[in-house]
Amino acid sequence: MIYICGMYERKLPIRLECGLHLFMEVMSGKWKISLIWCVYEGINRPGALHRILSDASRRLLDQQLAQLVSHGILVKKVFDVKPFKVEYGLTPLGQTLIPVIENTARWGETHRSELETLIRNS
Amino acid sequence: MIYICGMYERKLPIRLECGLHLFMEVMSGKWKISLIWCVYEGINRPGALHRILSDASRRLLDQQLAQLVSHGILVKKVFDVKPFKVEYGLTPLGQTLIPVIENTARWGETHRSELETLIRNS
DNA sequence: TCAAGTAGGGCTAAATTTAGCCGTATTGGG
DNA sequence: CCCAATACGGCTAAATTTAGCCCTACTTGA
Repeated sequence: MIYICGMYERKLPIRLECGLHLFMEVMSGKWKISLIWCVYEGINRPGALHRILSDASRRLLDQQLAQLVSHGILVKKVFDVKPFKVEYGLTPLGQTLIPVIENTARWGETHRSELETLIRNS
Repeated sequence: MIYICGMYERKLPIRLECGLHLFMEVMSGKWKISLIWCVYEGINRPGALHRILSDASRRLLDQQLAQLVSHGILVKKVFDVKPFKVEYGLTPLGQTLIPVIENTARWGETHRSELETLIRNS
């Protein structure tokens, strides 16, 4: 692994031909779905997110929050109070994602029993 | 890497709490979006898929086709003719995926210019 | 002064996915 | 007989993502 300023230097190209690839690029990452949904519901401080998503390592949660920020889905607001605090929020672009997520999640819920069985034995 | 009968033995648990996770589980894989779309449009024989998605290695394409089959999205039809031939098709479950893909892809296309810029410099 | 809570990065290794090679078997055509 | 096309699996290594450790710096409260 080669890091440059903490960032991984990618070797294989990213494919973004169709719009779904763009969606997948933004959403893929173990905790990103949960992070976006938590922020949408108002759980928007790093500490609170760490507590709720307690199965995730802090490290990875922080990394994925940073990716969501750099992808324009979340904004990070740093308040200059003592002790300083941080809040995340959805950007306008991030808000347009919500109905898409709802629609897509509905598909999954509709077919959950079928899908769960298939995925477990794959 | 440990293989059992050619399959990878997973060590970390899969998370499927919300319907979107189910969708992501089915769709994630470098060529799966393209494969589903090709089959939907009638390019449904392994050789033809290999020729069209020529950047992909045959090996990976075959693996991802097999995963889509085991996830219940595609069916593999083996015709008992000489020389024998194979065709893939969407299952009923796979067909329900099409409008969801269209809707999600539309989101990506709508925001393509913005997203492309953000993703490139992430 | 010490512990705890705030927020966060550096680093290494494990887990997972992808790339790419080589080998199998059948059939049809030159 | 040999080559090409059909379709597919074994295997190894590279690339990428995730896990999990330790460290910094600040502030509040005991």
